[in-house]
Amino acid sequence: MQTFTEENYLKTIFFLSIDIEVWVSTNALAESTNTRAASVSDMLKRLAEKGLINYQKYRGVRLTEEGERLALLVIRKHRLWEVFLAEKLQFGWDEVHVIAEELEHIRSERLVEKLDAFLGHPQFDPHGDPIPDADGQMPAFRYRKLSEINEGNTVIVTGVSEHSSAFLQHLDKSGIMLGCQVKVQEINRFDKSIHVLIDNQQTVFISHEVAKNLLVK
Amino acid sequence: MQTFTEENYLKTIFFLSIDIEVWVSTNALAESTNTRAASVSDMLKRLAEKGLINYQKYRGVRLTEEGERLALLVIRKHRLWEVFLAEKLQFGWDEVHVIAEELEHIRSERLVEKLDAFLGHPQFDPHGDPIPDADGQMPAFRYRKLSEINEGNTVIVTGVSEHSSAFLQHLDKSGIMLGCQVKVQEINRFDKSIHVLIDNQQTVFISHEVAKNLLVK
DNA sequence: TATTATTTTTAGGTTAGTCTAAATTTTTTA
DNA sequence: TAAAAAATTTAGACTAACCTAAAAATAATA
Ligand SMILES: [Mn+2]
Ligand SMILES: [Mn+2]
Ligand SMILES: [Mn+2]
Ligand SMILES: [Mn+2]
Repeated sequence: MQTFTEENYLKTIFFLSIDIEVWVSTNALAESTNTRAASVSDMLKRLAEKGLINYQKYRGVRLTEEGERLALLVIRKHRLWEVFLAEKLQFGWDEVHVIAEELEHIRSERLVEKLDAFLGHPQFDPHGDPIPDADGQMPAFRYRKLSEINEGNTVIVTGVSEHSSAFLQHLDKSGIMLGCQVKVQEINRFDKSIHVLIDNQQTVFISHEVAKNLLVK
Repeated sequence: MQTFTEENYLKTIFFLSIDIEVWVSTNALAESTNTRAASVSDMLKRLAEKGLINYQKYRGVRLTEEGERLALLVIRKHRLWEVFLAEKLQFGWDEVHVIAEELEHIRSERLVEKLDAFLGHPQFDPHGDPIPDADGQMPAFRYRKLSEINEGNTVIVTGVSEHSSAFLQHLDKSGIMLGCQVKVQEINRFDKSIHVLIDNQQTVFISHEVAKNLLVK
């Protein structure tokens, strides 16, 4: 049985080891969990003790099978609750993450499965992220970033890699949402900002910074 | 901002001061929260410090206005989540309490209000308990216990004063649920057990212990 | 009312999770 | 490859929430 804090560490380690394929460093964890490196070292000892991570001093850390299973379960709960909040309670996609950060720790296997069924076994959360199944299986999609698309090409927005409400609200204002069609009309050679045509309707200006966080197919 | 534990203490004090109109004792709290009296003394100092209770050493404790407001908000959340679990996710009324004990601590005003709207502003939870409104107002119903009903009378089951799954499953087996009609056919003079006719269909035997925990009108 | 019993509080200790400051190890660079 | 820089761990402290054992206050009883 893990504490909320332990679950959050596992989740953070999981996401960090996707980005950087190697061992996760103490400093990276400190950064992501908003704590100090000393506190992380402390916690890593505890998680290793429980068999949830492989921890080598001064080297870094990786999840064990059990640790990864638990991380994926928390991610499953997080994303299912986000779907519930967005679809059933009409929350905006910019609001759901903060609340799901709390709901993801509710402990009840039956609750997760019943929630999943109630929502119609959704495959993706409101940000386009895939929802792991009850066994922790999750499709490893290869997304491309909008910033990698060449002039003249048309793609579909399938997700975002940044979940802050500031970013999502900015997308709302620009009229960009999941599933919309985006045609790259012109790329500025100087700052890599782009003009895109959305759903064949309005043309919008998008900075490189934003384009990097838009996932498309 | 209160911790989960503090919220649980407030809720417990609230319920104990309904039962016994006077000051709530340290021992009563220790009993209800499954802790030792020494730990309760500790916590009471902290809650008093925060202005959530009036605490007089060796006397006992009462909620302040703010403390009562917070207690009622937690109770509101608890009961709304119980309705969600029972009505939307098809949990049995014997299963919802344990899960709601966790969900009641999720902090988001907007979530409570949206959940309330999604459920259609329910007035009662699956056990027949009234749900406080957003301002903490809650109808103070006077229920009678089935054990106080005289032979020959017919009443409607409106609630239960015991929420253990053992008790609720026992009621399920006896075919007793909220809203059903119960006629007291015969009261045993020796052990006060009774024979009741349910919805004019089957006759069931009910012990005094069970009858005391059935609320009727 | 004096003594005993009960209730409650205080004293001192533990664990999880955090912190700062100092020590140690690893990495980088000259 | 030796010195400097960066990353990491250890040492020592703090808070919330609990514990046991002992002391103090209140209540009950002879
Ligand atoms: Mn999220
Ligand atoms: Mn998401
Ligand atoms: Mn309940
Ligand atoms: Mn209830």
